[in-house]
Amino acid sequence: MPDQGNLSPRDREILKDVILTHILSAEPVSSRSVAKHAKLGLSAATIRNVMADLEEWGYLMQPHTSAGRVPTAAAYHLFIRSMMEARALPVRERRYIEDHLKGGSTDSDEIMGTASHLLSELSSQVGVVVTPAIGETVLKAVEFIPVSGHKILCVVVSASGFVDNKVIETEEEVPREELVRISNYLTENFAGHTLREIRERLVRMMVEEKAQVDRVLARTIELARAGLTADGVPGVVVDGTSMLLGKPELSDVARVRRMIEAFADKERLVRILNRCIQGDGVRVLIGEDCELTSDLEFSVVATPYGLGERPLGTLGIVGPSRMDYEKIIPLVHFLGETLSRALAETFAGDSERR
Amino acid sequence: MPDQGNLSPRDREILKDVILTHILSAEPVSSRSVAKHAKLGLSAATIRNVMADLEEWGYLMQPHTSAGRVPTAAAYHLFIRSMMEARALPVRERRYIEDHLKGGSTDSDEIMGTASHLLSELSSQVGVVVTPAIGETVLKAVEFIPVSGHKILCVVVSASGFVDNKVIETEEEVPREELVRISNYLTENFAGHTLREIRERLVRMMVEEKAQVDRVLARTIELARAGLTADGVPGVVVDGTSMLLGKPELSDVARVRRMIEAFADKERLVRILNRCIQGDGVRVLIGEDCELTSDLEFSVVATPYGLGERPLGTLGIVGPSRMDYEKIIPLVHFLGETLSRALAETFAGDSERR
DNA sequence: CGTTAGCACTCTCATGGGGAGACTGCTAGG
DNA sequence: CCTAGCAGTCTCCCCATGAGAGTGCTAACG
Repeated sequence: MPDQGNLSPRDREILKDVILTHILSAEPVSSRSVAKHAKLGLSAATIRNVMADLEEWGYLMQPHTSAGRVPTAAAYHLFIRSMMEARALPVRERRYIEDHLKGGSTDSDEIMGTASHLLSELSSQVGVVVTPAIGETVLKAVEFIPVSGHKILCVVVSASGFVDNKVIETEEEVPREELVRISNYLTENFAGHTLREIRERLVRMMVEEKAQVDRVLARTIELARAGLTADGVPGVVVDGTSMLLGKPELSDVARVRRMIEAFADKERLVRILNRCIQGDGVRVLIGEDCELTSDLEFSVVATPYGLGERPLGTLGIVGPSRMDYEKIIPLVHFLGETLSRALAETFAGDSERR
Repeated sequence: MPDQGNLSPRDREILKDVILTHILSAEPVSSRSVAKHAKLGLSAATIRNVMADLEEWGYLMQPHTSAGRVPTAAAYHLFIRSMMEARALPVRERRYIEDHLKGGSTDSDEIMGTASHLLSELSSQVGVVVTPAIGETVLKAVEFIPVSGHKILCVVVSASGFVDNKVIETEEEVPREELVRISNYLTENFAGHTLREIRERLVRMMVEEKAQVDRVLARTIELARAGLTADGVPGVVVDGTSMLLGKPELSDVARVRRMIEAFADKERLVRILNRCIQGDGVRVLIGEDCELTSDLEFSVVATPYGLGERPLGTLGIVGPSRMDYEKIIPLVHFLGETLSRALAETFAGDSERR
């Protein structure tokens, strides 16, 4: 099994044609069809020889003896690494994305939904967005709102525009003015840090202040502990599952079922997507790499998004390995950038106004 | 076609047996199987005569000439109205529901998800919960949190525990202290009214105060308009779609697809569920009544939930018409009551604490 | 007159053979 | 090294066949 270096230009040309044809047709590709529209001027018999080699080297396989051939995961990897020509996203689609994803008056949860929908709509695959674990986000503001007697609504706003609400209970009733003071104090002192860091500082503060019995400070710490100690489970927004149902690889119910169940298991989905968080480019997991389902040949194209250096989550698409990478990779790339920009604009860029 | 009055006790007994058998088996029911386990001591031939009558009257139908018979929507209606014996929910399940749905520290969005999941899990059908349109809810508190320059996060808390966030932009920067004052003012003056009412009052206020140029009041009105004017689209939480995939009525992909697409169309789903909001009991839409999909014989069992008299939303299950109504109707009923109670407890009952 | 046994009829579904079609692998010749 | 040709193989569709299940009808029975 030689690496790509051992493939002659002709071999590569033929493999590429098989892949492109298969992506379009979803069916095994015959030597004859390659001979027809690859402009090599070779006969089907010659192509057959080459294809037999490519099979031996692990790039192609036949579903059964007398069928055409289908690309393997290795073939797709090679294709993506050094054969494909990424097609720049059409201006219409870029604008379409930017129009829908502009930061601003909408809240970040809604933006996540929109991003997922755009991914699905423009790729005809399933769109997936992993939202940040709230514990990893940077605090922008915190506010306590009394709602009834001992119950207080705690609103945590992250710098990236995410908002988390939780109801907490206190031992004794806290007057409204004190809640305002506590909110201000915490916002001023903790803004700019992640919840994780804040939690650690709180522990230290508790130890230090244990001797003193400053009532207000004790309460502040109590509320902060209850409100800012986020469990930090990242969420995941999936859109367009029905897109896959028309595809020929999902033509029997058992497979559809496994697919639906795979998408219902959010935790595993997050785990798979987050394998793409390292590095900033688009990553592609193909076939077995992406252990979404055991038998279905699925792939994931995903990229991290975030604020500047700090990655917040991942976004991407999931679909059968046979997908239009030349379009989808630029799409995912662009969406990652646009989403990052939208999040940055939500709360950051407020110096200028149109 | 006689109404139920014309059915003799024997006819009813036989119809009931056909329905119960079909619910279990999912297959057309033969006269022979009825003869066997209905304790009427009649032969299959006699049963056949009765079943032919029942078909003529619109309660049964045959998929093809030489098959057994299947209940029609009319049969299910009759069954539910006057033949079935609702089975009280087992204590284990009641407790299970109550344990998971207790109001308290969780926020209402999470409760909705839990309710939907419980419905699905305990019925083996799809669980659906329609969340209140925020515009219809009663205001508990409103708070404006500055997040950056001209951008302000507006948090609206409803009396039933729902929280809505939106980012609004203002013409000029508003100092933090003023935001606090405005929040207090609005909460004190508007709490207890629905957002719809508040919106109307705001319009009146604007007209009245147009002459005066009280800067603070103008700002208050501006913020209230931007923050409290909710678009008011009810949400819908669906859980357990994959439950249906094992059922025999969804044995081909085309149907699965139509089903998945039907569940993806949230707006239609809300419309169908909300047809059950009138009256306070459990309502059942069967077959054509529930125009979820054109060809699939689906039913909806749903009930409104809410705070006291005021209905907030609906909750229920969706599945093939052939479902275990004797269990599912009590289940939906109990879940509606438990959810209402949980919402009431979230913010209301704070006088006692365990 | 209601009930039942018996029987012919109908329709579905699983099974298996046959043949067309599509590709491949191999071999011999250019 | 390439190609034409051909035999071999595998899938898929079609059709006939037959078993099985269930009905409708009729005639007989209490």
